[in-house]
Amino acid sequence: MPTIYDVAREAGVSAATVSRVLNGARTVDPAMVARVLTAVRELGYRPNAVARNLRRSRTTLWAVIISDIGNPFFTSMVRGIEDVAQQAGYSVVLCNSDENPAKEETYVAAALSEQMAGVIIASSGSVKAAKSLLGSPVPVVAIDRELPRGEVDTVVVDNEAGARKATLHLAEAGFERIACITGPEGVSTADLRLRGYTSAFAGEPVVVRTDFREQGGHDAMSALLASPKRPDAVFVANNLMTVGALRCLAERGVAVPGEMGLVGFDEIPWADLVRPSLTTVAQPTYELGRMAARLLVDRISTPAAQPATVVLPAELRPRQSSIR
Amino acid sequence: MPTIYDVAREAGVSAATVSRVLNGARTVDPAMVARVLTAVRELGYRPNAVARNLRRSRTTLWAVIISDIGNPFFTSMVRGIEDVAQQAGYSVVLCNSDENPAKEETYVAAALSEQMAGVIIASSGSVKAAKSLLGSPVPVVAIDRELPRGEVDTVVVDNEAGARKATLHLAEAGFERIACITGPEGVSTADLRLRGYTSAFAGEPVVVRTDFREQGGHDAMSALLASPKRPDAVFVANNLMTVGALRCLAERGVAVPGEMGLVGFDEIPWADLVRPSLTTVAQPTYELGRMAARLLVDRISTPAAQPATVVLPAELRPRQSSIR
DNA sequence: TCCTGGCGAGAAAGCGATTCCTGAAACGAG
DNA sequence: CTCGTTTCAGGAATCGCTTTCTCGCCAGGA
Repeated sequence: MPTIYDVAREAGVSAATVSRVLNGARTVDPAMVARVLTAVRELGYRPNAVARNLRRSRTTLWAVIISDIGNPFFTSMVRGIEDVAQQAGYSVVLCNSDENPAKEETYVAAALSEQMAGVIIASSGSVKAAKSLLGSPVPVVAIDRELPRGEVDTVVVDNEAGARKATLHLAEAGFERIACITGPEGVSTADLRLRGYTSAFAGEPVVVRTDFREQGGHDAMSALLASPKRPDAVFVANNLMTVGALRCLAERGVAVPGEMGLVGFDEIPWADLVRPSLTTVAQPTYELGRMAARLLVDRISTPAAQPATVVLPAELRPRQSSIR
Repeated sequence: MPTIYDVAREAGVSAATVSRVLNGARTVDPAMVARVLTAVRELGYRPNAVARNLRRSRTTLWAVIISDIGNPFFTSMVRGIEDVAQQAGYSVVLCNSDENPAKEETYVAAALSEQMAGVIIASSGSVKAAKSLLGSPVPVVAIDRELPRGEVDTVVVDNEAGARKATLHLAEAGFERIACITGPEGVSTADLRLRGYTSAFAGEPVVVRTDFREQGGHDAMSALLASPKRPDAVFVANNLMTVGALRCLAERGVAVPGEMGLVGFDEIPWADLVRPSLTTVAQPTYELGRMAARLLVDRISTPAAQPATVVLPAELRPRQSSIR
């Protein structure tokens, strides 16, 4: 690979001048600019970003650490982030922690070592990862899930209110024994959605905790069906678990909503295509991403500002699965 | 941020020794190792990967450039890649080109500038991006889609055979006017699946080209419904377009498969949950990713080897949408 | 004619790590 | 006791770039 010195030699100028040309300094003779640019083209020169980053001690890469790349919720969010980042001159690299705290820690370490310009993270709950981030000078924004013990910019939806709406909706539809399937303790979305459910449900709460994945939802529903407190409706705290629950019901031939009402948190791209169509609590995912990216841009330019928390509304989308 | 020299001073040794300790050289006095490690801990020292990469002129990051992060097909693939990468000591950063050649070029440029250890790419068809990659010394593996004019390691499924199976399946089910909705020209999967369809279909081919996205599938189906050559079945060349087509049919109240048979390429996570359930051509996505990652590992260790092409089988999963 | 100021280009100093080379100390053999 | 060899730590060069500093040159004013 040619270096800046090769270009300089080829163009008959100094490396400093090449650098100035490539970085758009306006104090360079147009004739020289032309010579440098031809040399660059002829040699196929490509600046070494690693060297540049070292010298400048900053980069133009953001790390976005999400907890499940297979979840459409996150992917839509990422689009929002990308669009803002691109406009602000940053590139986004995605890291998939797969709901695995150890993986999350690895990626956080990599992001810090690589001197990333900023990090946007949907925490899978690792306290260690959170500590590393907070103890570093790298700007951080928490998205979707609060960072454990983190005083950082945060963008979330109103999980508790959303869960309450879902639960009340089921109750109003006439369901009486409403259960809740939620995610791991320590993950803020799981805890807050559970709280929304318990605060809204007048009866005796029935709660199953599992991971936020499809298999978890399947197993949880299976347990509920076998339970002596078998519910007649379930509020499920995320989309993948809802799919799992739905699949379980389909396998057992349990009629939805006849024998079992269902409301899921998080929109599902095809919620309206399944029969019965799925009632969900939809979040403004793209907007979530945009907002997080904007907060990060601000944080980078003014690192000392007071951390902000933005709460976006979640909206109930009633469909067939919750109508008695 | 403390540097290696701060650690050296704190521990009363030289920077060289600190480096040796941190890189596991065994020619260091255990007492010094201990001193260094305490100093590292006390200062909260974290090696600067940018400096290390510059000095070593290599990194431990792979760039995986996929063309649509919202497509479950790709996300499952990425998992396969990640699992192999992690074992081989690499971290994966994901870049989403969003089927946009310009974005793809940006990411390729970034990957090359950042001296990434390797690139796995599902090309969105940008010839320029392909050229950049091929003209660089960075190891490349093409996944899912062939790289335009690229002599590189490639992992694909047998698109043509898969498309042929799908088309024959529709014909055998008794459909007579079978159309095909496929993706952009120049994207190998679109072209090969189309070829499979035309080679298998005995009647007069009806083809609509669009992008590989949901809206595209919706519009294409809409056009087919209005066409004088309105088909009685459609083979759709990817999953998102299939969803779009399905949604279009649902909106218009066209019965599937009664008035319109449907087979989609690529599995869809909930293909069995919709009514009617969707017949698809399933690909071993996770295995695709694993294989690509293995090829990349090999390529990195032996850059001069002859490029290999691995073709994995695609399998028809007959469900309700194609049964007359 | 001399001095000052402005402009533009080059020389050189780093950024923070790794790693080659050198040399001191320790050890063993003759 | 001397000399050669091995072991291990430090000095310093280096990766490729940016950016400060310096300097030569020319124009303009005294």
